[in-house]
Amino acid sequence: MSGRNANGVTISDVAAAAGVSRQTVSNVLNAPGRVAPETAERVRQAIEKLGYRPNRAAQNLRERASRCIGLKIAAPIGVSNFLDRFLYALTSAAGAAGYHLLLFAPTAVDEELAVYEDLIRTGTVDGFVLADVSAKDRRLPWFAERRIPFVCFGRPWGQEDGPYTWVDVDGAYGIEQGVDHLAARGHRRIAYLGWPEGTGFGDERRKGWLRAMERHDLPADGLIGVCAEGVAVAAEAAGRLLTMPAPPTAFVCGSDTHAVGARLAGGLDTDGRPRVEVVGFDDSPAATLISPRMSSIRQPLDEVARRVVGLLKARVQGGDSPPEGVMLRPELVARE
Amino acid sequence: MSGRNANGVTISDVAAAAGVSRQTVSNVLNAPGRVAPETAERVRQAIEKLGYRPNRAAQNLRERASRCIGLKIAAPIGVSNFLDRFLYALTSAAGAAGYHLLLFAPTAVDEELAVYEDLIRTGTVDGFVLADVSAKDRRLPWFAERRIPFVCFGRPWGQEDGPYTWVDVDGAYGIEQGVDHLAARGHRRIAYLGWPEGTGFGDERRKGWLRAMERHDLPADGLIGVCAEGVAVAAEAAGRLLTMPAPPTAFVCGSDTHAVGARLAGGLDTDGRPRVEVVGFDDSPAATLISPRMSSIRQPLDEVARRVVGLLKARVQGGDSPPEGVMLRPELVARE
DNA sequence: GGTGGCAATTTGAACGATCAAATCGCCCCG
DNA sequence: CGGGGCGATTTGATCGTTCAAATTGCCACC
Repeated sequence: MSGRNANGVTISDVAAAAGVSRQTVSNVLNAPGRVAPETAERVRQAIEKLGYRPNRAAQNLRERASRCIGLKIAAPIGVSNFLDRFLYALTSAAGAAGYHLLLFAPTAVDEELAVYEDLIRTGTVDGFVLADVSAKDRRLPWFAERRIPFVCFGRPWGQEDGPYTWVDVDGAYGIEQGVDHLAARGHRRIAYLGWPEGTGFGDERRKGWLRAMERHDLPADGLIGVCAEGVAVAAEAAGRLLTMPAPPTAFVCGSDTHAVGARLAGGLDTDGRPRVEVVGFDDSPAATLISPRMSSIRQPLDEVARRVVGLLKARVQGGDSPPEGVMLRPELVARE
Repeated sequence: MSGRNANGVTISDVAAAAGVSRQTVSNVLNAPGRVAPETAERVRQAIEKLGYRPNRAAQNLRERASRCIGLKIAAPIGVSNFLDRFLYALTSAAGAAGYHLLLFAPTAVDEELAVYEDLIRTGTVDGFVLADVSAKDRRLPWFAERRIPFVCFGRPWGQEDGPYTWVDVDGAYGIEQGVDHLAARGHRRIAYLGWPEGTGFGDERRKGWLRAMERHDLPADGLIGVCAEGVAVAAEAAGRLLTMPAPPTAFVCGSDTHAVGARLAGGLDTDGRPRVEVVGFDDSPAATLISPRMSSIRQPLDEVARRVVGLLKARVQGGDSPPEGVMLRPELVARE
């Protein structure tokens, strides 16, 4: 009666082949301690011979879990392939933890919450990773209210010690590392080029610069440039700083895009070497390709992904683990 | 007895609330024609009131389908966020067709096929999209042998009319459009800068250039530059062409990376305008950011994704639709 | 020799949905 | 007035797995 379906072999087929009951086969796979060694061996051979693989839908139904993590992806707007790299790290980390990543793209903005709810209610996913948390993100309280498991990559700014679980990278620390590096190489006029005020991560990185400059007893006045993310505008902003009376000799930047702009604005000296030294942020392949010897601050994406998945798994399985914020340190990749 | 679970409401709860049987509720959702209007209305109200959503695992089990499409993602190496954009298009198209995209990352190279097989055998996915088909891809015959549904984005080079189903973009046509555009703007010495021989898509694009040059009766000798993908090497290769006796006045390029390199090598004239005109390939945001007024050839990613999903759906559901190759036309985005 | 205990294994039920077949109620027609 | 036909609805079985409880077999102990 069994084994008649397309994909094939069921647990009962294996049981019949090994001369045991379904449950014993299940035990061999899920609770090996309960089965006598020689029985287990016989079952394993039957499994091997028939090529049995447990049906996921049946497991999901029985266990009330999909072992899938939901991730919303939005229309790509940025320049870097940051999402690519995070996605890969997350997929790998999820796989190592026995999960899969399930992507979805909400069609209309209003639908967004409905789509999240649907995925949970239908049991399509067990929880979510939010990689695009904004300052007053309405999803966070909404999820918490419904006890929907989720973990943020990126701090919920203003509520770092609040009821949410997140993993993030200490941007201020990274920028300080950049300043230290440039100072060690003899620079005294180190400018900061990044986003205008208002983004959590941007403000933090700028503060890191200021802190490091004070620590090194270096002048900071007039050494701030801000602009939106974009090579052209960044080059323009950097150019303005460079034509001042006492121009900077080096830049630390909020993003690699800003950094490439600064690099272009600085131009080359008579030996064909870049005139200003620059430290970027993200160590993106695109920037490296354009400006191979530029230093940059690298986020530990693999570690981020592992922690995110670990925390989410705990919240999915455990029920109510307490909220937790994990801060990781980026690393300066010095190339000059 | 029912409705005791965490997520909640089952079809039986709805049935009880509406005073009908399970099956009638199921019919309201899946075969509305079979249900009397007033009954259907009553059931719909119960669904609404209880917030019922059918359990996906139960559906999957019964219907022997997961409504998930598997996609392998590899460690990102390239510079462009092409994958980002394709991923988004694919996720949207899948969603519109009632599917979800499920990502996975094989750990070891040897494991790759095993991972594919596992996902199918466990019923985790219904089929695959292959976005990285190489010339003698061993996965294709392997999948075909096992009747595993899949569709390629990118031609299986050398077997375009073979037993495989694919969707691709006509790169040669795109490059020809680029040459036409440059010729119409008065250029006569139009160089090609792209990958060295050996990649299917690269060779095709170069052939497109040659064909167009012949069509326009323009000289092609000595106007080919090849190099790996990378801004620096591309700039170098373009520079070599530009220092020849009769240098090109314009470039069509195999990729945006090559194009940015050519643009840099060309430099600016005394008015601050680019000295050579360049047409890139992919219309990537990164390139636009670096070189805002550069033209490029845009692949119709949304259309590609829709077709891929449509073909895969047919092959998953229909069983044995005949193999089919779909060729789409890219479009020149002229900016200069 | 009966019994308690324990390890190994089996049986029955459940997860939540859908398909196929059976049933119900109703009207029409001979 | 009985039966055929038909639309609407219900019942029973099933998908493949795992949990909980029941059963079996075996040994030791009193």
